[in-house]
Amino acid sequence: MTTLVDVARRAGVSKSTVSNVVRGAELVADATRKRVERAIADTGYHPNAIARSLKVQASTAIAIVVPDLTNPFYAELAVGVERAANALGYAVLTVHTECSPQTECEAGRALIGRRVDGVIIGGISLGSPLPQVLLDRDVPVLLASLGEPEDERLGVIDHDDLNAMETIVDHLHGLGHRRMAFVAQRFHEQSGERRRNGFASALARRGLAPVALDAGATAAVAHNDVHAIATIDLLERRGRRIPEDISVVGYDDIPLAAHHRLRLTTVRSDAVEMGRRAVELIVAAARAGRHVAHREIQHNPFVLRATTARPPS
Amino acid sequence: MTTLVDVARRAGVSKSTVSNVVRGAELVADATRKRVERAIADTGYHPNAIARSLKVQASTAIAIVVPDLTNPFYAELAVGVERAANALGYAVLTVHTECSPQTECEAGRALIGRRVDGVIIGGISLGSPLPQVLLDRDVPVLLASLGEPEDERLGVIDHDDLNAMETIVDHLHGLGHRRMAFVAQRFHEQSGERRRNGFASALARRGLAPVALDAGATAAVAHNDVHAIATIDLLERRGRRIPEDISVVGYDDIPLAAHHRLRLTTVRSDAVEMGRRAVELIVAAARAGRHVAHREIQHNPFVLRATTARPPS
DNA sequence: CTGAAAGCGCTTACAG
DNA sequence: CTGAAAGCGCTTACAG
Repeated sequence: MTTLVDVARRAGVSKSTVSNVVRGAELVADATRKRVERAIADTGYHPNAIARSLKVQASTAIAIVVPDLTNPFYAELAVGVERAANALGYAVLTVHTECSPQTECEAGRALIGRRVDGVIIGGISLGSPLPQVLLDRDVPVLLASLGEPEDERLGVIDHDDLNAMETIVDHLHGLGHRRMAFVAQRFHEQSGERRRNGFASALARRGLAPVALDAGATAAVAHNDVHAIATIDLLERRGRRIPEDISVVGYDDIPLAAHHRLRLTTVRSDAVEMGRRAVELIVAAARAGRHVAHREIQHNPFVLRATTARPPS
Repeated sequence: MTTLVDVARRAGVSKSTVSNVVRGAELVADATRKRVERAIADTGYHPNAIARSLKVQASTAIAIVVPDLTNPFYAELAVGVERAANALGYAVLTVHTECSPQTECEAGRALIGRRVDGVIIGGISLGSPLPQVLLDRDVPVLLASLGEPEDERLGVIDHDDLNAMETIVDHLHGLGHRRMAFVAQRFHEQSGERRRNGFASALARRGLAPVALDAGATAAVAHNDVHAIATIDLLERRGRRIPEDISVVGYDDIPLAAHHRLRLTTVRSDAVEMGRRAVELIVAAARAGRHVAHREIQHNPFVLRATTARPPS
């Protein structure tokens, strides 16, 4: 692989000069620049970003850690991150954790070792030390869609889970539901717990308490759309009709939720925008050599479709 | 950030020795090792992988490039890659191209600059120069699920598109269909064209030719499940019944295809396994300093569900 | 405008 | 068993 000295030799200049033209510094004579450019073209020189990173103490890479790449919400978050990072010249390391504390921990070590300039966390296990570990190493971290940050250094772009749950419960309660269940997937995700709590509070305000899905619930509100869709599948295979026998509501409004065969009542998350904004914030922090230390909330509009109806009388 | 010399100083040894214990070399006296380990713990030392990469001329990172992270097939491919790479200590750079030749080209430069040890391509635009560009720079590349490689240096783990299309057409033809359409998404993906051709050939063998979806087709075979599901949505919104009025078949058997509300007839791809195997092959090549230069085919079993039936009489 | 020099944080023969 | 030295490929003051 050809290096700076190869092209310097070929162009009859010093490495400093080659470096100057490669980086587009202005202080190079035109004739020299031409010679160097020809030498670069002739040799097919491609600067080694690793060497550059070592010297400038910045990797120009960020990481995104998500529990499940196959969940469209996280996939779209990753898409937003990809696009924005690409536009800024940052590479993105993706880490799919399946909410395994061990994988999270290994990822922490790997990301610190590779000196990523920042990490965007889309979801982690309950009580994960990952954010702290990173923060303490001075790597900026931003929580996207995740719950209550205890640490001031954290960046947060959050859902408004509490309002969303209030809206959902209000809708269901207005329809006449009194026995409602919260359903979540196997993972113990931070955001899952917060939604569950928001759901319980909204019920409590109406003098109700959550019931289990199998304990005669007439409505199920799911942690997210993927789980809502799985719940519909489960219920219908058992012969329950939706929404006639039981109402189901999701969270995220993934593209599929609008499908003619599903028509899922849900709440919208703009995952792509969340990813874009996350990159914006984390890169700004990284470049300034500080933490993000900023939080903002995304509103989650209610999307009424066809999986909710009055409870059976 | 503490470095090797910091811990060496603290432990009263040379950097060589610290390096030896960090890398787990055997030739270190127990007492020395203890001192060094304490110094590492005290200082919170984390080796700088960038410096290591520069020295050993290997990044221990691979890339996966996919057209669309929100397509469950690619998401699962990425999951397979993530798991296997993680187990081997490799980081994975994800590139989401949307089949844009420009994005592909930029990605090529970025990946070369970052000296990734190999790249797994899950899908690219028709006629993309990306594989060649990488190969010519001596970075091993493996095509996962992609069409006919012209270059011997390439690794390939492929679908058996031709057989799959033959099976699908056989099924539809047996049901009585004679007017069948192939439907694909906007992207000009390599694999899309191959499936289209396989479909046309299978029809030709029966003396038939493809018709357009809107030209009275009684069956639509889609490039993939995502598109099949979108086609069902489109058709049903127009008031067509599936499968009574028109049959639809997909490709991939994404998890959703089995959903009670969809029950999509399709062909199975094991994307997770494909990703795992891709990493296995590319890492072996990278470590041996050679190209993958190996191809293998995955069989795609037919999955009969409920979106196909006899054509309306 | 150009080049010599130091240094980023490691690894790796090689002496001792 | 341990350490001095060279070097991976860049960038960046600093002289000239």
